[in-house]
Amino acid sequence: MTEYLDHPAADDIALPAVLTALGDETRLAIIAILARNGEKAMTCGQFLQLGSKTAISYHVAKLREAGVIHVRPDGTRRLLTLRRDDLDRRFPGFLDSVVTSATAMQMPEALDFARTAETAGGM
Amino acid sequence: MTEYLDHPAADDIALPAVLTALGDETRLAIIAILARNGEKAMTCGQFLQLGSKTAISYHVAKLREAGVIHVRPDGTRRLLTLRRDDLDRRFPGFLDSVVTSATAMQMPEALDFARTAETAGGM
DNA sequence: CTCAATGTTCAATGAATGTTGAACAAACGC
DNA sequence: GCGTTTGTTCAACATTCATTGAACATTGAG
Repeated sequence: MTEYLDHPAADDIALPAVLTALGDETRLAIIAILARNGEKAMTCGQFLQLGSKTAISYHVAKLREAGVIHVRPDGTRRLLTLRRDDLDRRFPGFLDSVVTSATAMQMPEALDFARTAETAGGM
Repeated sequence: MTEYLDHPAADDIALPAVLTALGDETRLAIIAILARNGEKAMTCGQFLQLGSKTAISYHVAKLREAGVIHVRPDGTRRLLTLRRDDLDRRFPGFLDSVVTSATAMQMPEALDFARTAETAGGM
């Protein structure tokens, strides 16, 4: 049983909720980094550069409740993944356009961090 | 001189601001109806079905400040148009995906209204 | 000028948002 | 066991948000 946390069903993902979830710099950075990381899951700890432990926990919960990411407990960690397929099916083209634009945005710190994370992660 | 109201320059349109602006049911309905209306401008009054006069004025200002729509005074009215080209250039594919998903959404009232407006408008 | 139509501005209000720090919980390593 | 790591929960707080109603401004019609 790896389903501890509440996630909306794919069909219940609502566009306004997704837009609201992504309408925050921190959360947009999170999904941009997640997308950039491919299919590999990431942990909350890898985003501490974007804010405090509490803040990241808060934003991750928002993204999860909106249906943007999936969060799976793994020991003391949480493994975060983008819900690409669900989002693509429900809002075709949306995620790609957002991720592309968000990545193209100048977020040097976030990108530096992503590079650091993938190097240091050693995964 | 038809430029009375403040609009962000195309290059200053920010993704988080746009996402936040669209992350509201009323504003999402406004742009869905605008998009459905083609290139034709619409007035605030045509959205009164979505809320009070004051509320529409508020939401229209939000959309304008975020760079999503252009507002041009015309007598006592305001003519609203989507900033399609600017948005497409800045966030390729984004507007279309949002409009498509928002239109596909079940917003029967809004669509009924749009139909009423275009029939009654007599334009 | 007078009146009606279309929107804006203002103050007030209640709700939601995002942040912080302290305390807590759960899993892992020794 | 004990301590460390990882993340959550809680209360508090300041800020922003969305709505309302009243008043106002501007344009157009007569």
